[in-house]
Amino acid sequence: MSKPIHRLGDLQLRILKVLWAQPAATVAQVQQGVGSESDLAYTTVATMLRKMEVRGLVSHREEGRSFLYSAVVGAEEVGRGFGTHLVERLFEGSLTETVSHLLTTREVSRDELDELDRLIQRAKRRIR
Amino acid sequence: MSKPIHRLGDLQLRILKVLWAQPAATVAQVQQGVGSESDLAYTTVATMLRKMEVRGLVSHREEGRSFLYSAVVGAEEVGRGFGTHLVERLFEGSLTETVSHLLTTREVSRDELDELDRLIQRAKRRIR
DNA sequence: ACCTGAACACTACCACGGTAGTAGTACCCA
DNA sequence: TGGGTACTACTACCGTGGTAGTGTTCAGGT
Repeated sequence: MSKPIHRLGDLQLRILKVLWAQPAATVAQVQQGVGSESDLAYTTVATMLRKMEVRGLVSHREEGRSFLYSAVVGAEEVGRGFGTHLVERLFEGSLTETVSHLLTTREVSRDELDELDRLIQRAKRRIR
Repeated sequence: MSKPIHRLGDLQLRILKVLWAQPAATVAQVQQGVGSESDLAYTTVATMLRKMEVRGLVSHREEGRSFLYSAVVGAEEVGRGFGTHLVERLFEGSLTETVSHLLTTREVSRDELDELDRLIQRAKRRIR
């Protein structure tokens, strides 16, 4: 169990999401996947990937002249890091307070509420 | 409505929490409140407070020879920033996915589930 | 009147996220 | 074989969080 991943940059998160969606991707592919909203230079993405590899977030393997990058950390770990950080730091570990906060500061549709309801019931059943 | 507060440092968060707990606090008091886990130099806290004031997170007023710092941003705003960031970036805006994640990666007690249940029901009633 | 201690001010330094330019390299195509 | 092209490597720069030392000021006690 490595130390929790807390504090990931925005770009890093976006990159990881691209890599989670496919087993491996070239720099160009990552750039594509990431650059929908903001166009980034090819070298920017490449540099970020290299930095992330040093940090152990991704890894690469050579494929011809290109590098194929893959995510090393899973969405689980990153999510856990982020989520725990949110819950712990901001709401003193109170899950309900956190969710309450999420509920009240966002637009919530009835469908989402129904889905949440189902979620809770399922969790309840699982616990006993 | 100022721009959302996204990305606050750990220390900054801890400082804010101290300031939210009381209307105003001197540097020494903040240092006390913050330093339970890790002892920080007085000057470190003071510097951080000054930086945070520049950024508009806190403000100070003079009281004798001491500064009394107060939080400018509320827990609401910070929470919104953080929460939105979590939901948007990591879970593509899916609230249910986020909550699901929080549920599955943490120990959840029966009481918490009941409380969450109540929360959802209340929100449902509010919406229709 | 002097010394001490508390308080802020200024400065410095490191790490890292983010961004990108430039340089080197190797492949492929005409 | 020469030239464009695609790719990585290296370097640089800025902002900011985090940490703290040094400098300065000023009030209070003796």
